[in-house]
Order: sequence, then structure tokens, then C-alpha cells
Amino acid sequence: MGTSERLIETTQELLWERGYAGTSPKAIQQRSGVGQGSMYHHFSGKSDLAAAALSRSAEDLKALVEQQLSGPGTAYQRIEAYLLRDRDVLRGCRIGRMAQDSEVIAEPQLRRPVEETFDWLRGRLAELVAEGQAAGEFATGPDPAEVATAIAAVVQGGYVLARAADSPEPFRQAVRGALALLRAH
Amino acid sequence: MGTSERLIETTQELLWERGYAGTSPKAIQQRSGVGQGSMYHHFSGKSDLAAAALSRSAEDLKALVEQQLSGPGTAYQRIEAYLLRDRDVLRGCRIGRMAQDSEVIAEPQLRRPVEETFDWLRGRLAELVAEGQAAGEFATGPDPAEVATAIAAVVQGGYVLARAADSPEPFRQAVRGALALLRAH
DNA sequence: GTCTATATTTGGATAGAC
DNA sequence: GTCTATCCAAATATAGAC
Repeated sequence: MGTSERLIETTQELLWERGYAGTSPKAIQQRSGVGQGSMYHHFSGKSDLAAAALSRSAEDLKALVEQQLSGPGTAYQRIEAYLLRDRDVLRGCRIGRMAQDSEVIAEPQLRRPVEETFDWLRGRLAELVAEGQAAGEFATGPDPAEVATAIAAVVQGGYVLARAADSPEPFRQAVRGALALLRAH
Repeated sequence: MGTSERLIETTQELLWERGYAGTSPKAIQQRSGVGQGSMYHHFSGKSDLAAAALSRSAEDLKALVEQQLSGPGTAYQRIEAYLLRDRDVLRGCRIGRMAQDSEVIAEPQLRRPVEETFDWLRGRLAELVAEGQAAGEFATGPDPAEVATAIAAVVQGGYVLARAADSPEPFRQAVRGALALLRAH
């Protein structure tokens, strides 16, 4: 594996664990085993490396989610597969976490992968909701885009509530509540 | 206003804006106008001061939310009042933001106010959902505690999606979607 | 491409005078 | 209670040798 690769993967891990403000170049060098000179040879600095890591994480996450959303079954079943998939809930969302970090939000190069991931997710969920409405699985009153955004928000908020409680349980409750409301029509 | 008071309020602001990792003693001293000696006279250090600030923020937030939830109207109307209240969406939630900060989650003194706030909120919402079910406003199938947690998650996740998009719109969409699902039965 | 040396600023605090 | 001096490590690089 190349040096850049090692740096990017290590930075992905550290950003997920500690956020942008909490991730130092020194920590990246130590965990990756790459020296300071090498790091600054391959990347211009912390934010350059973080931008590469976040783009990579965004791609990884979209690919993973697409597996659930494009699986077999009805629209409801695919949304359910996404919401109930195995997660290490207390780690939180590698992308959603970055939205709380003011430095990430302030730097377009860092915010863009975060924004694009959620734009994609909300659009993809909206397609499924519309499909489920057409199939008579869901109530047809609600706007599919609004319901899709609510579903994405339940996941992100579920992580917040779970970390606050230091327990995965609130995440699971939130998801079950959302599924119950989707079904109840 | 006392010196401790000034320190606490300034720390509340900075934690909201920059998170725990991003808030330094020096920044607190500069914004509050309180000197270093004074700060360390009144508080033993950063985490002590942050604990006081977070407890205060938790109280403030609970009082504010309780206004909406205990207002006039049906259960649905009070939940709606809470979800639609005027917010500076892009600032995010002063309490929910802290849940993403690993140092906060790791220190019980810092995590406790965050945990308690959401425990209280979820319980309070669950009462309202149960009340609405009893009154025939909501479908009676879903578990009130699960629906309540989903509602709290929509708010927290709405902030995440809004900050990611650098626009309040996803928050508003998520909330409208949640209200539509609550109504659709 | 990688290494070591060096540099500046901040983080986070302690000590002791006033 | 507040101020100034001082301290040491970490953050975030740049420079130049190899």
C-alpha cells in the first residue's frame, strides 16, 4: 500500500474518532507510521489531507448505503434494511459527525463531500418513498422529499441521542419509531 | 454581573460555536475579558468550567422547550409548536452538538447534562404522544416512547443535515416530513 | 520521497506578588 | 480576587540535507 494511501486511511479513522479539531498532524503521523517530511511531501497540510480523507469516506459510505437501498424487496423493506443494518452505533456517522465541526463547515473543500453525501442520500430515499407511495405501501399525502429528509434526520439524530446516552438504545428506538410511523396509514 | 457568571456565559457561547475541543481557556479569557488568574481562581480548569457551562445550557434549553410543550392546544399542536419554533438552525443545538465531541462523551461530568437533557426531552415528548393517542389524534399502534425518540432525533438530525447543506432548508423539510407522518393515520 | 532540525503560536496550566 | 511571570507540551508547519 502506498504512503498516500496509508495517510488517507489513517486520517479517515482519526476524523471519525476525534473530529477535525481533535485530529493533529502529529497523531496522523504516529498512527500511520509515516514521517513528517513524507506527510508534507504528499499533502500540503492538515486540511488538504482531511479533504482527501473526507472524499474517500463519502464514497465509502455511499457505496455501503447503496447496497441496502438497492437490495431485494419492497420500498419499505429496503428502507427498513437501511435503517436496521448492523451499525456500531456509538461510533456515530463518519460523515454526519463532521457537520458539527465549525472548521469543516467553514472550508468549502471540507464541507463539500459532506453536503454531497446527504444530497445523494436524501434524493435516493425520496425515490424509494415515492415508489412505496405508488405501490400503496405508504400514505400518499406526505411529500416524498420531506419524508426522505425526515428519515435521514432520524438516523443522524439517532446517533446523537445514542452518544448522549452512551448506549445504542436510543438509536434503535428512534429507528423503530420512524418505521412505525411510515407503516401507520 | 459576577466574574464566574461572565465566565460561564462566555463558555456557553464558545462551546456552542466551536465545541469542546475547539474552545481554549485563552479564548474564554479574551472574549469574557476575565484574566487568567481570575479564571483559575474561580474554576479548576477548562473541564470544570465547561461542566458548569453545560449544566447551565441544559437548564436554559429545558426551560425554553418546556414553554412550547406546555403551551395551549392539542398534543399535536404542542409538538408542532416545538418543532416549528423560531430557531437559528445553522447554529445547531447547543446540547446535541456536544454529543459528537469525544472528550465530552468520555468525561462523565461533561456528558451528564447532555444525557439528562435528552432523557427529559424524550420522556416529555412520550407523554404528549401518549396523550395524543388517547385523544385519537395519532395512530395508536406505535409505541409512544419510540415515536418520541424519533421526533427528538428528527430535530437533532435536522440540524446535522442543515449544517451539512449550509442551509436551514433540510431542517425544515425534516420537521415537515415528521409532522406529516404523525398526522397520517 | 524521506529524514532531521528548527520555528512560531497556542493550549493549558502553576506560582507568587499585589 | 486579580495580575504578571513562567513553564512545558502540542499544534502546525518550513528548510534543507540525504
